[in-house]
Amino acid sequence: MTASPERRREILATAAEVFAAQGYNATTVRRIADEAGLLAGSLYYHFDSKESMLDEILSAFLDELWEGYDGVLAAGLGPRETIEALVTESFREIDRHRAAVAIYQKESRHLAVLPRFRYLTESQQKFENAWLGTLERGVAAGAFRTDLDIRLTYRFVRDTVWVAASWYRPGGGHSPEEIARQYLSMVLDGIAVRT
Amino acid sequence: MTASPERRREILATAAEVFAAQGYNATTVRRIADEAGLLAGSLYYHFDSKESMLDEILSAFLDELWEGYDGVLAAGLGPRETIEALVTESFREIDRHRAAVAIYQKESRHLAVLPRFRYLTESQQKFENAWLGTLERGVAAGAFRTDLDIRLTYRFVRDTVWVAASWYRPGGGHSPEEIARQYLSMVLDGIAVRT
Amino acid sequence: MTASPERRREILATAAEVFAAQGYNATTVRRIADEAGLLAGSLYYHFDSKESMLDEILSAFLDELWEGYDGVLAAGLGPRETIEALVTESFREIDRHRAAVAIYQKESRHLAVLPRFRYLTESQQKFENAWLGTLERGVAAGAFRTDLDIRLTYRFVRDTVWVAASWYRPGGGHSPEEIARQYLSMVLDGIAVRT
Amino acid sequence: MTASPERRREILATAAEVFAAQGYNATTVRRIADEAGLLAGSLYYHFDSKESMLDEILSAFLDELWEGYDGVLAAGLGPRETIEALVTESFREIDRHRAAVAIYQKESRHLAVLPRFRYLTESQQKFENAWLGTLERGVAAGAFRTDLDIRLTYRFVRDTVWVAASWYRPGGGHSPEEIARQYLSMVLDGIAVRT
DNA sequence: CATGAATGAGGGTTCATTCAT
DNA sequence: TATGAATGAACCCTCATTCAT
Repeated sequence: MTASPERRREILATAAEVFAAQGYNATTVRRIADEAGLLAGSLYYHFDSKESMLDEILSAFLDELWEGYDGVLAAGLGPRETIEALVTESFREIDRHRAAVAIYQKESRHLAVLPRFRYLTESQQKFENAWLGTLERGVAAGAFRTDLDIRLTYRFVRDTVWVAASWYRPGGGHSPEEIARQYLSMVLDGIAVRT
Repeated sequence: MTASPERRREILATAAEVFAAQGYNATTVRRIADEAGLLAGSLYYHFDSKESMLDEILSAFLDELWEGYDGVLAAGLGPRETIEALVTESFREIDRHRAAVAIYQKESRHLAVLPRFRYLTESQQKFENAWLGTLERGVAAGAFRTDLDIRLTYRFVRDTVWVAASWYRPGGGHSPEEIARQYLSMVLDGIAVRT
Repeated sequence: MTASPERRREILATAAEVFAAQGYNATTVRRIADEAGLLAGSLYYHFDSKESMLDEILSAFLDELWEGYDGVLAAGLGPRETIEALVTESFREIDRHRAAVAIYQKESRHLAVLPRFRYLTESQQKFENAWLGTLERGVAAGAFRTDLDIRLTYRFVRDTVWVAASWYRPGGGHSPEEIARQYLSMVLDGIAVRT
Repeated sequence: MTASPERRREILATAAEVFAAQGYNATTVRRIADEAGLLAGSLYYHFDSKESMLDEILSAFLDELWEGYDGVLAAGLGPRETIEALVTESFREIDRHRAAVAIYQKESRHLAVLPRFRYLTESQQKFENAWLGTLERGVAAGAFRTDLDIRLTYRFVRDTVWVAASWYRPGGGHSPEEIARQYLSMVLDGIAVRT
């Protein structure tokens, strides 16, 4: 007796979980249906295609991500505080959209060539602008080290944060904020003892 | 059967490249054949199956990786120097086996359940022992910070290094050793300016 | 069951139009429903099946056709006048049941094998008897040419009339009677100028 | 041991036969395969898709048709002789491409909207120009009657000829030329005895 | 060594139909 | 009367694999 949008969301969550676990291509629509408790054909009452499920999963995630990011970027914080806020926000998104993030990590590269998924490329560009810009501001402001290749630093921070989706399990030992705190501590100050 | 090991290697390299670019499942055996300049059916003169190509690619990579790692671990270095050597060695492997590393990143999780690929799990276990053990030694020896969750640190370092395979292009601006140096600098000392 | 014969007729007319335009097989029950302003499932309150809609459309048309034909054949006209009356009646039916006629043209052949549609074969037999008989009477009576293969003549007249359903649009430039007149003129006297 | 283009032609001929008998949409690719003596999947070694089989069938037919028509139209005949030659050529094409003609009759209307089959519309336009133009020339030259609606005449002649494909069986009682002769006689001079 | 043709399992999708509400 | 959701069979097509040549 689940109202329609409810059922949609259920199915979509199931699909996201399976996509994340097995990869999009390796996931059969029958598997999703099994897991969601209906027959494969019935999925098409709710969705146009397997691809459109993927689309909905990814764009819902990105929409929410940018809502968070835009808030941070609009807050007028200093570079270090901005980085801290972005990392924290990222871990919150990982917490809420773990499956979507994992899918994004694995599939975005080859999806980006499809017209339908062009927004992935756009999002990635915005993403790079935001992070790289903040790092550059930080270097100029004397907050971040000047002796590092800035693009390398960008990739380092970016990957470091997002790969966490591959092992993160919500409800595990650490809250997203706690993980963010530790990650930030490592990224900013290193793991070595200062001498 | 293997009349010409040269041709085999060529085909395998091609396959690795395509697997890395498109994902294993999304890669058709015909695509590999096209790229290698023969017909799909002809691949089966050289290899038993698509899976066995993958197998060969991954195990060749892991064999070489462990040759390098075992050398480092047997050298009796201190914890910090061990970490430095492992990271450097890792980037060298990324340089030499970029495609294999990318495949490993993307596919190892779901492959691990197949009997044929059990060695992936074993390798991963050895890997964890080596890195986690070194980190723990380092904490005990006062080389690494004591205020961090050690497993989190482990994942941080591990991911940080290997994801690089997703963007690294051999012959680009930086040598593996140079990248390793900068990564180590970030991981050990952080990206923030010390105050 | 048939609470509202009005709605039935509406839906049936819609179905006929769509069948005629797209072909029976290519027409989805959803398309009919869309066009009729209800949901696909709701059609089944009014009709047993897609096939039964088709059945009703075709048999309604044939019933009316035979009502007209039987009147003509019972009138005791001479062969030429009978042909003229049959052709005129045929164009009137095309005018009234354009969609049904078009469907009949396209689908009757493969439908005829189904038990449910055996009446199509029977009707076609009666049809042939009526036309061929009249032509033969006409040849014997000296009204029609004796140098033509009579079956060829039959097919010629038959097809010539009924294919018109494929381009005829009610409310166009010509009334059915006017078209019948011109067709008869061509069929009976030819399009060449007499020398 | 049939050479490749041979096998293609075989399969294509089979497909044409089945399409003509059952309609394109109602024909399953498995049926074609059965009839051709291979498995459904194997068809795709030879053809891209069911649609591309249809395409090849229709365009091969139209190519040959226009070869014949263009020869006739280039011959500089008078209007009556042109019509005679076109009709004769048409029956020859029906004889050689009976299945293709039947398919064309049944399917061209809804295919024409697909970009891939735009050539159907173009061909139909050329066709109309050729026939209608010749009829108009004939009317002007006093060869054809002036009291008939010229478009009606065009449709009459056109349909009259091509519908024959629906009942024509090669190797039957009449050669294409003989059928053409009788049809022309009826079309030009009518079936009534001259009084 | 390689080709060309085929196999057969399975994948995404469509669609007539059912039925509780 | 109509809806919304689901069913299940069938469809077109893909692809790893085989094998005679």
